[in-house]
Amino acid sequence: MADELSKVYEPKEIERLADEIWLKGNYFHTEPPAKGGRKTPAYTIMIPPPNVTGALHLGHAIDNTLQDVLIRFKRMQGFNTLWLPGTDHAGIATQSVVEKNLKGQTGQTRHDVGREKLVEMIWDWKKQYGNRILEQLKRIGASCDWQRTRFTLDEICAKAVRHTFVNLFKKGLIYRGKRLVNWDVVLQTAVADDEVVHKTIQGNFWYIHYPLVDPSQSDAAGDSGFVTVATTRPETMLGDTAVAVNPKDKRARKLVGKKVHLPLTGRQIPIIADDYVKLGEGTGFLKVTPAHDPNDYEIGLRHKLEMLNILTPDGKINENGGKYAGLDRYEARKAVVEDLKAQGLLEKVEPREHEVGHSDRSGDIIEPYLSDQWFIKVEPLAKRAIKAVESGKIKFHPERFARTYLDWLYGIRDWCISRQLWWGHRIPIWYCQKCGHINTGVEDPDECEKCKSKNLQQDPDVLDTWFSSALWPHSTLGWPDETEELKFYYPTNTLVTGRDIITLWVSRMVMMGLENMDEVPFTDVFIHPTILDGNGERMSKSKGNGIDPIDIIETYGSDAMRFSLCQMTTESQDIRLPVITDNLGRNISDKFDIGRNFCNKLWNASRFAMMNLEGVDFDSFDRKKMTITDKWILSRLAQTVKEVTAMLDEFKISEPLMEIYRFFWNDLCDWYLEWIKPRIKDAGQKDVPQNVLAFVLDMTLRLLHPFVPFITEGIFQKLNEIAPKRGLKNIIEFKTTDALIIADWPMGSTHSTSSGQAGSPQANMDDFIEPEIENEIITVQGVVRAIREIRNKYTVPPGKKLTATTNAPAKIAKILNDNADLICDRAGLDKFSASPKEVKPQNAAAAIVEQIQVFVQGLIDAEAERRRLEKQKEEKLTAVKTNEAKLANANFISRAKPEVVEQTKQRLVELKKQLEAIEKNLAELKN
RNA sequence: GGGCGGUUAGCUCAGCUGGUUAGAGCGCCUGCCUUACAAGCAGGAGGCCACAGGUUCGAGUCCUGUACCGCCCACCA
Repeated sequence: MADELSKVYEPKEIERLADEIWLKGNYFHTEPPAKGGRKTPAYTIMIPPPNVTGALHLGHAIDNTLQDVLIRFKRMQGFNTLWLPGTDHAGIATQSVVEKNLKGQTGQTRHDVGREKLVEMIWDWKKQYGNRILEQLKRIGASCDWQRTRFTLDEICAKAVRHTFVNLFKKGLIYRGKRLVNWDVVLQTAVADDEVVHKTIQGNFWYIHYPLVDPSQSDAAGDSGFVTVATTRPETMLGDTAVAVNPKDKRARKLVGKKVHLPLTGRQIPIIADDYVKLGEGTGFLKVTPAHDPNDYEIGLRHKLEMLNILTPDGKINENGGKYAGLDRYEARKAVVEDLKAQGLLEKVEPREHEVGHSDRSGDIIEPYLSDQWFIKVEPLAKRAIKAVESGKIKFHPERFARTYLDWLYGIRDWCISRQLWWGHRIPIWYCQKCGHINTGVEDPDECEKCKSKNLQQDPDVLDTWFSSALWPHSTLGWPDETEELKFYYPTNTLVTGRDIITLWVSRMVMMGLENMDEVPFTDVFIHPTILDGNGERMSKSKGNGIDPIDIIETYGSDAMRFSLCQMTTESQDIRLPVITDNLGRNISDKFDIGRNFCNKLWNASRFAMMNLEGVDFDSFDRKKMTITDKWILSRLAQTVKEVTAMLDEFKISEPLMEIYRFFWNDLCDWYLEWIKPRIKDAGQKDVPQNVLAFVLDMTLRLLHPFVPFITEGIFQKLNEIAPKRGLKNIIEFKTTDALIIADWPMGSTHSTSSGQAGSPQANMDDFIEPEIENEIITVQGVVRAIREIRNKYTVPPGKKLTATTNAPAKIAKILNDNADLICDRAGLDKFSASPKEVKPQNAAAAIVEQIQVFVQGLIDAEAERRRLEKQKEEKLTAVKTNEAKLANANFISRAKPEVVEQTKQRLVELKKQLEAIEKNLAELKN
């Protein structure tokens, strides 16, 4: 790198440089103390493992940026920080992608290639694309311990899965049963309730007649000789095994116990009474299809009805469907309707909107389907998970999301964990082909534990992906082995994720963590907002409104993206990001301008510093030579450090960042840097401002590093070259580090054991805080602004020096006189003075700043002046009226807090004085 | 059907325990290429804080209701 920072901020160059430094120092890697790691407390985050074949999207970008902010913050605070990265095999998602691919390329299905071959193909796919997302994460600056990267199908995780399964099975918490499950006929597997999305679709309501077997007793049915049922899925009638009616229905008494002919099948089915059937709903008669409807299933159980399955796994009618066998379910629907019509049994068809479950993965309509599945009896696990949150052991941020978690756990139902897929953790169950015994074990058994037969067959199913995800916080650290890592890093500290997987994942990790480790997996759950497009819609590829974070990094830089994302991370639940298309056809958003502009400003302010820190001498610093501006900027810095640290500890992201932004831009750049320009160029005066500048910049870089790591690291490196020794002699001394990433946080750590170590700023920054000085500078700035406004209104050329006088109470006049040079410098004056006796000179423009009247001489444009004063008068008048009204209210005087009343009185006196002054000036104008 | 958010400047959002004249960034207007920065500097305009009630001396802030927008959960034929 050249000696001087390049004139233009180039994100790519600095990203490369910082990466190189971090890689060389291996700063992301960490070890537990027993293995030679740092003997400081642990701070651990487990990455929510992204889908192995996925690509980075903005959701990942924000999620991982926030994790990185926390990790870098804690690392600088001296914690032994582990951020463990990894990916999820995402069973159903990955397999369906590969299957789709196969179909597209060769037209084959998985059954054509067979299990072994398909799994091999998926592994190939995984090898090809598996680490893509991790590589992309590196570009956003994720400081993960890449040496500890895990994959949910790694042996270390697989071992944990087998142990968990076996333990739960032996405890009786895992069972197998024939149940009605959500069946995806495309992927031919069961899916969990939460993998089903309900969509409203336009369908029909078909009214069908079921003739009574004994028409002579049909008076209750209106002498019609039949009952009418209504359904949205007419083909399911092939599986009907009863017709139900509410026992309170008038028709029930006569009909219950009778039978009807089930059309098209030749079967006769009973009419039964069941409370589930609602009075006045539909026709009052409900066709009961226990094998293909969850409610009917319950009714079937209650009445011990036959469960007649009429579907094949791929969604065709099976042999139970008689002549319809072999037809696809929707072809069958048509045929059934046609046949019913032909037989005069179709009463009518009504269009009807209704909710239909669709597979989250294949998008196809889910069929309730009766099959053998494995389940976890979750209630006992859920109880502990509920307690963990209710007792405060685990905290949600923001708190309201605990509601989502608890509501779900309170209403939890058994979890179907088996999937009829080939990609995933195989269920560790072996059926003895000889005696039928069910064997389980963490290793493949050689023989049946009961009859010793060697003829065992493993269950063909795999486990739901969330089963292994649920173990993530402890399986990745080596459980069930008692590794040093597990001992030291578990329980982890913070889980950072979006609210969409609170139930799917967060709750299950808590249940499994408590079950296996007897300890919660993390203590804090940080839920961040979801990013939506400008219309408030979720971003997705199919809608074309998605933004690729890599495009943003290319366009604005990684730091700029991170800055903007952090800036948007407030406690709200959504972030709207209006999408625009650039001239390269990429989706971007000008919301990222703020980050880019900020980085550019930081870059240039640093350039200014570098240009003026040449030869800075730490030992030359003399605190007695500090001016008010030096003290002021240190006070502002200290205040910022304090607030930022506190807010980060509360999982606030936007607020602290904007606090630093204001400090850096508005205080440091707008005022301090300008004020020291003359001093810093003067050999006799430069020592103090140079040291203060180097110190303040250093601290600012530390504060900013978690948010914008690349640029701050790059500048820090340069600062190390030009000002190797930084601090304020005899006040604050510290050793600089080779890299900012491991530099100490300005306030040290909130954790006692890590404060006071070598290299720490050792700063009780609070000592710098001086409110009187801050007020003094605010007064000075106010006067400067008033004069600038006059200059603007009168379009005074920038170079032209003016003269100003002020009338102010003695105390304030003294402050102003003491700082006359600062005011002259920033307001473009050659002369400035203040006094309580000062009166407005002839031909002067006037302004009011609180208790101060400012007169700028030699300017007179009566009309312009009148307009300015009139506007000021208006403002004051409104304020006076408001305050007068308050004080005129007897209740205000008697009930408001005395100090508020006093404040209001004072305020009114001030305002009236100001108003008087303005009116006086106005009167003078008229003369 | 149940639960949870949101509604503040043209746009995207802050506004924590109620108390001076409601803030920021972008956009807009005026003037500046002032040797750190035009991705910038200085100044400015712009708001019955969704609506209706209520509590209070005082409400953007607390309570109730209404309207729209969004999310999550839910087995209704």
